[in-house]
Amino acid sequence: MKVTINDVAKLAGVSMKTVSRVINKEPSVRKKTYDIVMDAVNTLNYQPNLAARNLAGTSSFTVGLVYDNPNAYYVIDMQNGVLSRCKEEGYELVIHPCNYLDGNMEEDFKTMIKRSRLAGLVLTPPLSEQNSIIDMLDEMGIHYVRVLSGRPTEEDQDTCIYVNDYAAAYEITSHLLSLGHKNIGFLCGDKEHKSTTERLEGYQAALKDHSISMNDKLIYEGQYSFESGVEGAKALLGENNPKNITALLGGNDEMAAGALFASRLMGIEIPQQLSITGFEDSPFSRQTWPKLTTAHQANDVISQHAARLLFRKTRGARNQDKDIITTFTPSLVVRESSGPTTA
Amino acid sequence: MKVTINDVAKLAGVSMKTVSRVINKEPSVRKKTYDIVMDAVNTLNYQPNLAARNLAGTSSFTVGLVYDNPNAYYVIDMQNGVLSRCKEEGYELVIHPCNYLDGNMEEDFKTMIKRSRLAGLVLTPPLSEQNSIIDMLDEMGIHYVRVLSGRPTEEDQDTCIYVNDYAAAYEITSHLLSLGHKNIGFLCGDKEHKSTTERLEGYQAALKDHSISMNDKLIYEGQYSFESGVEGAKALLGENNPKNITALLGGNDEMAAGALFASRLMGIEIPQQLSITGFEDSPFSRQTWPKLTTAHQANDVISQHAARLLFRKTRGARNQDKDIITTFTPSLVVRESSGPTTA
DNA sequence: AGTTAAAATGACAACGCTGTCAATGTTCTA
DNA sequence: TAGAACATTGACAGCGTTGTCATTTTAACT
Repeated sequence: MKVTINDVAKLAGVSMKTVSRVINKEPSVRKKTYDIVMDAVNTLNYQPNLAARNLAGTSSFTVGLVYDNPNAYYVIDMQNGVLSRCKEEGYELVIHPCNYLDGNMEEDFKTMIKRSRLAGLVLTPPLSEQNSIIDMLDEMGIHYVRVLSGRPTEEDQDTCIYVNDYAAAYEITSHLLSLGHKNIGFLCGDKEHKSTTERLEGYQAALKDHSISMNDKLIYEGQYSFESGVEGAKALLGENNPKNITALLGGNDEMAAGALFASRLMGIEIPQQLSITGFEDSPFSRQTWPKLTTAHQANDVISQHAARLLFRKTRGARNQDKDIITTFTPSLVVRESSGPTTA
Repeated sequence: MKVTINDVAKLAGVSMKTVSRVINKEPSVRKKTYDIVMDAVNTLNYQPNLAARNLAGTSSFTVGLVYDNPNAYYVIDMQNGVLSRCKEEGYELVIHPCNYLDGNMEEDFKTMIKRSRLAGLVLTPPLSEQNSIIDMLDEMGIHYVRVLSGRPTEEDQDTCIYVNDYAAAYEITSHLLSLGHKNIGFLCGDKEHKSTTERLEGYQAALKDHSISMNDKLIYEGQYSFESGVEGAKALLGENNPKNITALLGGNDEMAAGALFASRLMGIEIPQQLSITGFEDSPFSRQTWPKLTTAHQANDVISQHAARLLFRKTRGARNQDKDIITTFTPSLVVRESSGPTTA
């Protein structure tokens, strides 16, 4: 019933240790031996016992995914991405939702790490942006990979995955500009999030490159929520749209959906009278009417690469995965909520 | 740095085994000994090593959560519920998203179980309704707890958690009836889901109890999606609402949101001309306008109880948790999308 | 072929805990 | 108060791997 490394060794006619070498892809195993062992592994359908591996080895086969993000779609995507890599590499995933405001995060982390000695952590925003947490992990000597909103820097290439929201916002804004829009409003999230400033800067850069003067009155700061999207649209468009806004950039899909809603309440036709765009391409953006033009962010792919990066750090020399992408730029998806100016 | 059971034993002046007994809450440890050991545990901040426990013991400290559900909100809630119990009891959670249509589910399960010998599984719908899977698990001798839509039965009291959708649908329908509605449409999900038939039956029972004759023409079968909600509303309301429908029951929030949307397109005022209700109380239902009247389903609480039930089964005599609720009835939440008939 | 360095393999002790079973304490009975 | 019955504790092996280090095999030289 239960197949152990010994059974495999016996069948293959080698020592336990050699089987161990094979399943760990250690070098210095003759090709022929490798094949014999793999045959035995397959015929017996052997699965190394994770608990034993974690107990005996110096490195662990468990990674943690840490998040403090209210967006269920995002979290699920990140989980699935990391999970798919874990499966392939024989790792186990421990998910760790947390609440940064709780305060006792340090204790929490320590407990988690003691319980199941972890190979490392994947940190997602906004936690990944928190320097106090990074410092803590450095101090504790724990491997980690951060998924961050931002543009790549020289350092941190082997510890960060960047989501270039700046470039994506630039692209969305350019899209609207090319449709003839001149007065483009921006419904941004809270400034605590790095993504907010990145997206804002991308928006501003695009305007600048098209020689359109900035106007702070066109920027509304919300909280990445549906409600704040509603409020933002109302605030910017006011009564009779005095600022003559013809397009609204949502900080994310939720805010865009809120804006869509508010517009409809105000009797504004989308996209005939107003273009609205989202960000993230969450399932949400397809359940609005009209469907949202947005920036697609491949969260599952991003998290897969985060996992690979972590594995590379963890296993050092044994794993020289070279095809890891560390910068992702969300790409424009044009749907029905944006169109040419009719003015 | 790393505290082991031996360190605790030494500090407490007892044997390793006694410490083990204490942390496992085994009986036959003198109160005084227990306290001494616990003091040592606390001063050293000892965390038992999960890998060692899983390796040495006959029972495991890892549970699996299995799901094949596209609803991210639902999945996250279930995860969090199970996770919170796991934390308290010192268990570890392995999440296992899967695709029933993939077919190789059996292999998948076996691999998971071999890798980390599991204490048991929590199964969520629709997988939990699949007899082939249940049979498979029985055959493999794996503990499990099922979360199911349905009304409690005599048997299966110690292996199932029921979500009484029947009663909830009855309540929602009664709510609409009491508002004066007579012609109530139903946008149900696909019949593959047990929840669909349960909700449908609850709806029908309420009508019957109010002596309102059934009319199959008022029932539209969709797929629990936004789009099918749109389609359903269009189909039922048609041109000029020939069936004189004044209320629409959505099979879930998404469908209700779709119906809301379709209604607006058709120029129907909600709730003045038409009441619409949802089901599940997902965040979704608060991001529509008007907000949806719906049935609140405490998924995190439900999954907590599922976890407790599983622990009870797993640990047998050691854990006699008696306060486990095995039947949950979603409760009516009245918001703005439902109102009295104005006819 | 004979030597030597390098590559491939194996023996065996850990890893930190739990299960078994034997040993000791304690309480109760007569 | 002796003895039985029961409650409490401890010694030690073993769970299935990996790390260390010794041993054997192969390849690479004179």
